[in-house]
Amino acid sequence: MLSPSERLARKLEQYDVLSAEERGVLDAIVGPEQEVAANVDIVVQGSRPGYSVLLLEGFCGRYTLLPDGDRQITALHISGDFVDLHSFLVKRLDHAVATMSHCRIAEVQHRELRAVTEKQPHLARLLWLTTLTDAAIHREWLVALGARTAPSRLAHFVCETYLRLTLVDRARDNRFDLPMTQNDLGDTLGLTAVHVNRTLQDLRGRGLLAWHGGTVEILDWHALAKFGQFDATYLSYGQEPR
Amino acid sequence: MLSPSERLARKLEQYDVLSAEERGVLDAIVGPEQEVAANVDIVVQGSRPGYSVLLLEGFCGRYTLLPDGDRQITALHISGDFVDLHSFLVKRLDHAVATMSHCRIAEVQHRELRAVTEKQPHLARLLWLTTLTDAAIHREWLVALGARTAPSRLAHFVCETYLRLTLVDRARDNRFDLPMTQNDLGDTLGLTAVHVNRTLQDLRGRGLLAWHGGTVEILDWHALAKFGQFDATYLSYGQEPR
DNA sequence: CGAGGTCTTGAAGACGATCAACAAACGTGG
DNA sequence: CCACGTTTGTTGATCGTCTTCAAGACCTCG
Repeated sequence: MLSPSERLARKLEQYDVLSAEERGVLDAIVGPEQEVAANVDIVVQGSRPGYSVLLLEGFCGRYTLLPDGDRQITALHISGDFVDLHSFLVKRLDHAVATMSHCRIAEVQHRELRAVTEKQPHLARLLWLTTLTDAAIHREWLVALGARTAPSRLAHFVCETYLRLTLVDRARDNRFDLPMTQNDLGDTLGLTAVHVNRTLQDLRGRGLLAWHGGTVEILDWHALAKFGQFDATYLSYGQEPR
Repeated sequence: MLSPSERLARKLEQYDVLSAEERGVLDAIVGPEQEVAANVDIVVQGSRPGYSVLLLEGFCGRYTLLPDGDRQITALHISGDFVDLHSFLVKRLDHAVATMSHCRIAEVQHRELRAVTEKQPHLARLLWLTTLTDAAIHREWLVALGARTAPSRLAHFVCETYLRLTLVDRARDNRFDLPMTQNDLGDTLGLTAVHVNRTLQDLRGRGLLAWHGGTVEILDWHALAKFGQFDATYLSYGQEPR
């Protein structure tokens, strides 16, 4: 099993090669592993934390709570993701992050991140890039919410999630576990739970996927990707000098 | 009138104080001013530019074009914004940026941005923060598209745009110019132009705003902000050490 | 075994889309 | 400066997607 800092190193190596020194720096700044139960807020809306949270294992959702009680999930985080790296510079958080499954996390103090920007510009650029990739995913979700139908939106979400999970060895052979209820999915896709249910039936009826007991199975990747207009360019994967 | 680098300095000073040296660096890296007509693509989808574009004056929209011809605008850019700072690290762009009015722009070479991350960590952090603010706006739009009705969504958009414009002296006294057609607004808010028209009438009928000939007038800021559930926290304005 | 969450189904209703037509505003050239 | 064509704005009627409300089945876990 990977150590906390190795998990982060693997994530950054999706984008560029790391030196031994850089790996050492990561090892020095990532805090000890912690266990967190499912459905716990690990980042609180409106707070000013002194550290950022690295997700080592499990699933988390960033969400905004509206005055009328509605919840919009704006990001899904998986193993290796910094769930609130932006709190380092943004200071006051406009949203919360909750675990959606049992999770393992580690903290990185903001003063350490600051030191990285002072002494490890290449690492800093890679960390910056992870936040840019988050933003690219946001844009893709905006396109989905603004311009795609419910079935296409769901198909796109499944493709994106599968691909992200494969890169951290949490999905393969067109299958992956996803601990989200249909209600969670609705809050993500801007639909009601009832309509998510019917949309799933639609995709099942088209022979595109199966989904039972927290396990998603993609029956026809090519068709699903086409149906969801999925193009992975926006995820920026691939090592190159950054 | 501000010089190109001064315009950028003003933008960054929304977040923290700049030193004279930092201003000098900005002055050295920002290219000469260029004029661009309205409705011109200044960033091309799928390209790998060697520089990022700083918008000095005018309005631009980031947009994604779908296979079926639909267009989703994912960001509105105004004076002082870097419209594609992320291309510095993302390399291949998943979207395009077009002018929506006559604009003045300046280029900054990626090698200069890289040098900033090597030698000017504080400046680099502020540039990073501008991309984080972009992401925060994306999240807010996600909330709007996923969880708000058309009138509330439009109200929120007007509040956000007004506030951003005031900070660069392009709006005041509850009025501002916005060169967007109802079709553009529809592509931004995930609505048809027809429905944008009716939604505008709804807001006018509520006495919240007036909108004629490219000029928006907010008749009741407090009521509009409440109606659109607008809370400016996510824009991160305010100088503090970053 | 019971309780609460989750999934599923049905029926009715609302919000926004679509289609179509016309009016108003704008820019361009004569 | 007016004529004209094109873009933008406006209105009406109809349609479809998704919501809402309600109820029942299933499932998991104490």
